[in-house]
Amino acid sequence: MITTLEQFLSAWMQDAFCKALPGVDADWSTVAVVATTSAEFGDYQCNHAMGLAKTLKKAPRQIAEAVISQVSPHDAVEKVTLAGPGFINITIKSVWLAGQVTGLGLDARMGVPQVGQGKTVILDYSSPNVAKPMHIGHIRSTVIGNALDRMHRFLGYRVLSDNHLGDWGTQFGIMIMGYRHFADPKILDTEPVEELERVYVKSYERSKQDEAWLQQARQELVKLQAGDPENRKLWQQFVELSLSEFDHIYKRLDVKFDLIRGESFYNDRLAGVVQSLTEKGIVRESDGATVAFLDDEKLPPCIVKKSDGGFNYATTDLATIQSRVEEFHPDKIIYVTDERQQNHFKQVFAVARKMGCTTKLEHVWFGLMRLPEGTFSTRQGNVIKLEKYLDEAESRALAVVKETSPGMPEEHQRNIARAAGIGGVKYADLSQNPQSLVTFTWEKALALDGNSAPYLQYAYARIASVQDKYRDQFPATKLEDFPILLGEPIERVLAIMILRFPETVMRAAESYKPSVLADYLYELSSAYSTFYQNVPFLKAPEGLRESRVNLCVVVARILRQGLNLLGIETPDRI
RNA sequence: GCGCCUGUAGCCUAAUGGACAAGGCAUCUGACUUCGGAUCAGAAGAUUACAGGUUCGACUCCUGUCAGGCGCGCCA
Repeated sequence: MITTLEQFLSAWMQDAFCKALPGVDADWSTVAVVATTSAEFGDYQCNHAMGLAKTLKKAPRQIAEAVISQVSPHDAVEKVTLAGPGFINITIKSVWLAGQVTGLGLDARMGVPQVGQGKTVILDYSSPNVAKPMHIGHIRSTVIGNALDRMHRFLGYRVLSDNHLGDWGTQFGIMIMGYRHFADPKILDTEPVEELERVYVKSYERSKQDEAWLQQARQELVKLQAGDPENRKLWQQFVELSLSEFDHIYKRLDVKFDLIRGESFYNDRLAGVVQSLTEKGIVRESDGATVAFLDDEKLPPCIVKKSDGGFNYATTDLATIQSRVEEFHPDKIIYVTDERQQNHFKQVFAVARKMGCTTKLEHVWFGLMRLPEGTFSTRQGNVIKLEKYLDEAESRALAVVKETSPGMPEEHQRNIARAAGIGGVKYADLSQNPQSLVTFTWEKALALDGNSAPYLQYAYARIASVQDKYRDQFPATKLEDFPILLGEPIERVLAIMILRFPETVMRAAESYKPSVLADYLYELSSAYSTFYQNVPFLKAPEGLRESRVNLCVVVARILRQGLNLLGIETPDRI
């Protein structure tokens, strides 16, 4: 079993606590180390002694001292010191560190353990509505969900990514009416989803003024849901048109789903779910509707069957859980949606648990995106289409490429612009806490300098270039024959950061925060840039030269793997 | 009215209850005729919305206030 440096040091400290405080009844597994905030305090610190002071009625420094006296010697540890009110600071031996970095560089997984072996996770993300173009609001669920998807896979989980399309709502009655009366076949050919949205909006407005129109739309919906062949065919067409357009965007974003099952997929189960809820006494009638009242009084009651006999969103989600559990036996189902659905999922999860569902259900929500002047709304016409957003990102990146690499063939320029532009868009969403409210500005979303995707890609490309130059200049030397030496302070900083990769990936996945990984990769690139700019390597004497190039190679591998986990490309030239 | 979330330099963002709050943008200084300047070295910029409380220690936890966002039984 591979353990991370942090896990290893924590276990090592637990042992010392146990020995230093015999007879104390405590759960030593909570003893942990964390990376220090500053190099002057060593590499890792343990703060546990201070927390114990009160219960043990001893001075924290005294406890820490006792612990330090009980640590068992280890090759990895240079020294353990007491500082401040009771911090235990640990400094790692550089020789050991160098060996670990070499080993990690040779490991295909870069030290990341497969903690998810044998476990199945279903990731429900993106989930756009059929017959509406994807807009800028869809990017967060797609990008965050996909990063969680990639990280879980890398950690050894069996992941099933599922795009739970909104393909079965009440909007289809209005949709069908709009299509029949307003659709322009020519536009439908070139811009199908745009056209579908246009006729939907037109039909929707008509329905608000024209009672007969609305009645007719309801009729069409009933016919559709009863399996009327003609309406069914129309619906099928809407779904196919939308899917092919979504596909185009998913290709640009390099997002793939294992399953694309819309709400319609679970249609046959809805009545059964309500029946089973009724039999179990979880629901009762209220104002003509069938409703589950939940134990948590702060949660509104959950309607599973409307007074008109129809089912709704909650019913579908319950049926979806049921179906997924039966078919895939997941250990966990993770939903990635915006913050507005928090209550909805709390309700659904509560009802599912009452039904006996033991699968872990997680709702990962993120803050809404808005404009400086207010929210996006179709009515105000300020919605930014996703396609346009990606185009803009690529064209801004292309302008930078043309300026920095004017001699490069056009095709290469475009490839780099795509990697930097799309990478920049993803990084903008992944590098910050997903739960914060985001105010959209082009300038912010498409920044290409400072803490941005191109900064990380640039660091990677420079290493690729160093490797090429090294091979040209020293074609006969075998890099593998040379050990990594850690002489300069910045080399040591890099080495420690490299060893933190495994624990960072695990923390990012466990907390559902890709930003943890993005932050780490930025810090690694930043440390690398300092190294690159201030320490010679190709010009260094033999031995030192190989050591430094080897260090570069390990950094490059981590950047490549780490950015891949975020869904960001790493071109060799940028 | 009730519930959930957010509030950190001019702007954008970090910080599993730990050491002097960390970066980026913008501003100002510098970087060898250089292993790639989408970079690096440095300067300046903070009463962490406000008031209490818990703690050896609070941006972080609790209470209250203010400001903003979102949600509150048949939309998804």
